[in-house]
Amino acid sequence: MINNIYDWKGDGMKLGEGVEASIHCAAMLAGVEGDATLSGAAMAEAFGVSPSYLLKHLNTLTSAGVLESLPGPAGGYRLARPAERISLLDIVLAVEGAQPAFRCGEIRQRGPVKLPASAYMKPCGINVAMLKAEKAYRAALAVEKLSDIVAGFQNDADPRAVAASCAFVARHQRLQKSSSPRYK
Amino acid sequence: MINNIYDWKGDGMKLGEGVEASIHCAAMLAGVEGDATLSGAAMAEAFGVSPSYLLKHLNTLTSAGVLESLPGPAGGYRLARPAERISLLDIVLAVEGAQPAFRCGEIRQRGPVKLPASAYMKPCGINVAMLKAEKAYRAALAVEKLSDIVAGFQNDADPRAVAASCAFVARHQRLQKSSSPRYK
DNA sequence: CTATTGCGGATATAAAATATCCATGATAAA
DNA sequence: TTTATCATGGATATTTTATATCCGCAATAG
Repeated sequence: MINNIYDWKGDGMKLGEGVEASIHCAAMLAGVEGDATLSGAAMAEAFGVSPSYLLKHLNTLTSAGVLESLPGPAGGYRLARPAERISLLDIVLAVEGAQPAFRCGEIRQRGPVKLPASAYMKPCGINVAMLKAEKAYRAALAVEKLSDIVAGFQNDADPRAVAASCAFVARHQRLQKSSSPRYK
Repeated sequence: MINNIYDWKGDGMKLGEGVEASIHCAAMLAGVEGDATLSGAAMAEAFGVSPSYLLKHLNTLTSAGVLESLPGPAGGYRLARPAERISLLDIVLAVEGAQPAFRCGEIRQRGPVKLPASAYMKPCGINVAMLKAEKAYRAALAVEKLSDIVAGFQNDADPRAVAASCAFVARHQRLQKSSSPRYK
């Protein structure tokens, strides 16, 4: 028995949980002072997620050029560039991959009727329409900067939550002795 | 060694293959005459997909009110309303589910520091931003009507492919004896 | 009555996401 | 120099999801 439209199907197009953790980590890293870092373990504790798995995503973000990493006892992660120049799209693409959600399997030419390949030079219209929609999705993510997320948090969130977050960063951030190479 | 941005990660946010088959089926059903139907087996053959699995999606589309189904030897599927009033969003939501791709796990309050629930009344800004982007995605899918897909196919696709598709529909469609209830 | 079709449930298989572990190299501090 | 801490990368296990198949049932045209 179907009660409402949400019973039609369970889930479907889903974004991995790593995206949520990654964005939260990036937002938290936007709050460290100067060239300080936060360890992956600290951030995993802050959000109650699996440390070893979060490290994978942080590693991916580093390879993608969103984060910077430093080894050693004072090591950890920090933003690779100012929060104003990091968009949610940068993070989502890094963690989830750049491939579109809709992958055209060209099933239009998988039928029993065999037509020469020349009959399918024009792209599938369904694929075009789906990619167009995804382009709109990515455009919307591209305008959302990490700095906006942080500003919104500091302005709108409960003061207790803001204070707790700042305290956590202040307690766990690791200042660098010599000013290691950092953006700008 | 990373050669290009596509090596960052394999895949991520993915749309099931059922979506592609479902849209193709709906587009094909837009081509039947009057109140005729196409059997699920015929459409599975047309696109070279698993019949039993496709039936599941067609069934879901029927429950969602996108398609209509008739049992019996002359039975099968047909559109539940004109192609002008069926959008790609209708199909995607029916097949993939209406839940958003980004599900906020509220990991902001899963940390070691326990704040009262009252500190998290305001929605998570990250969740808001992600849902906003998905809203843009759905809006773009909502304006893409099935009739546009069909028209684009007939106008732009190779004449041989159009002819083959029409021939397939003409050969497999099942006309109804008495005009069964159908949208006007 | 018979053959065909959609429907629904149960179940199996394949693939992907999630999570853990360990060896390694780099680095700061003692 | 030694030690402890941290990121890195590979290998692997676990869990979840998507995909696929099968069977009994109800409906219906001939």
